[in-house]
Amino acid sequence: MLDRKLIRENPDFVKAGALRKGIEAPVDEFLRIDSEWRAAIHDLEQKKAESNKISKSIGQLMGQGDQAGAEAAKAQTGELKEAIKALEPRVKDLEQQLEKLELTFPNLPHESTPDGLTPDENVEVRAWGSQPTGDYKPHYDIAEELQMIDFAAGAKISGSGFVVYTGYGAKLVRALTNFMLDFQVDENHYSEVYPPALVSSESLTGTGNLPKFADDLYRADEDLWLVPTAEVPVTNLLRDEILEPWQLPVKFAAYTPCFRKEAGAAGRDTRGILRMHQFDKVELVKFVRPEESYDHLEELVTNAESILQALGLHYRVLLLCAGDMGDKGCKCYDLEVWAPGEQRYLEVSSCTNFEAFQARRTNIRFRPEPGAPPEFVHILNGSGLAVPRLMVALLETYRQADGSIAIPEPLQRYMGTDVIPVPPTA
RNA sequence: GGAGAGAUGGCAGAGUGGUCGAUUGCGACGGUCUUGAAAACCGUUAAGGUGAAAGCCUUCAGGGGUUCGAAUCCCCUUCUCUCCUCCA
Repeated sequence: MLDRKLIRENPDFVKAGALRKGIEAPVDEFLRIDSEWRAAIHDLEQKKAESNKISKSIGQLMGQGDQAGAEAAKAQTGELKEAIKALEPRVKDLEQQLEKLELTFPNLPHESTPDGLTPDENVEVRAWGSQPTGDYKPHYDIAEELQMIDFAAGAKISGSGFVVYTGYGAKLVRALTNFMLDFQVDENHYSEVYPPALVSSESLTGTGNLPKFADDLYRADEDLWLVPTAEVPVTNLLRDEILEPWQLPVKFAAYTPCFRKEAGAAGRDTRGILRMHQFDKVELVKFVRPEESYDHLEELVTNAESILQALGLHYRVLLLCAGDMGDKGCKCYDLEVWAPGEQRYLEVSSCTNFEAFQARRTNIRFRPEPGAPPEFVHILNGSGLAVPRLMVALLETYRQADGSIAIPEPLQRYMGTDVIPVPPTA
């Protein structure tokens, strides 16, 4: 959601910003309804003020024992009441139209976000490590060979897009999750939370997933949906709160399973575990002062990167162009880890500054100074990181000549071993 | 799932039809005092909308109703707590 005043005062700026994302924002329609609404509510409020005044005087007259005067005043209110009753539905209707329209506006890209509409126009800002060379196996072959993933079982139980992790595979999921959570909590000072995996429509509207992107979500019940990311429950954790200045920045790290229909991606990345309907992820969410939010974005990216560095995996950082970053963001970095078996980079994290877009929808504010009127915080989030693709890179990178997997040092205590051995063939 | 109780400002907690947007306490902020701090005392302190401003409007969980007038009365919904039932 954008600031209404911004749309009123700088309609062309808003149009231009949306256009950078390839979206035509309904600015003119908004302005038309908005001015109608303002006229209507002004009218209504004047009538209410008058009516309130008379009601108050009735109370006073009765207090003075002037029954006749009170009755006379009562008679006066009839007409006003009718007028108010007639105006109210119109105001309400306009208000609802306005709110509905408002939710469809995309967030505007930051000035440092590069132009462009396609992934080709994203900008690589840095890379870490180097691409390993040699012969590499794709992860699905490795996982099968080491009996870490049962693809057929996933399909049998739930259909395509689901797998069963087995043995060291299951343990690796758990190890990566725990490692990442501990790391972000201990090294980067995030507070750990474990939120619900089912959320209400209101929560999803707050983060911007609804109403626009309902097709990506699994719906469990009339008003209960499976989370596509921990971002949704964690952002809503502070809904309707006013934070005191010393509380900022608030930093949360959370693990949840994530559920996505991937409706628009049918047929893509079907092999292996690159794109699944259920996967695990650790998410980082920050609530910060507006003037600091872009520094916090850089820090967030660094926090996410630190996991890949600790695991010794080659990756690159992309700054997404306006058209590729989606509706909600102002500026977004993607982390892409190198998967030697795939011979390509895989997105394992998306770190985004939403500025006040989500804060407006969720009504999360702070006081700049004690006693000062509240302002919206800026909200940022980033994966830290997505488990399956990280596992892909790990397996493909650390497969040794004998087929076993060398476990990077920081992960060893979580795995209870420094190597995943090749099981004896039956 | 059944029975009962409740939902009020950052928090605690009064208020059961007429200057109640709301007594009071805590917290926070400002001041007096103090070398400084604490204590004590005095004062300030909800949010949103609209308007150039003065002001006006809305909000006591949410929605509807009664009334000239609702935090207060009635109906519905949601949530919380207690007891019962059930369950990992």
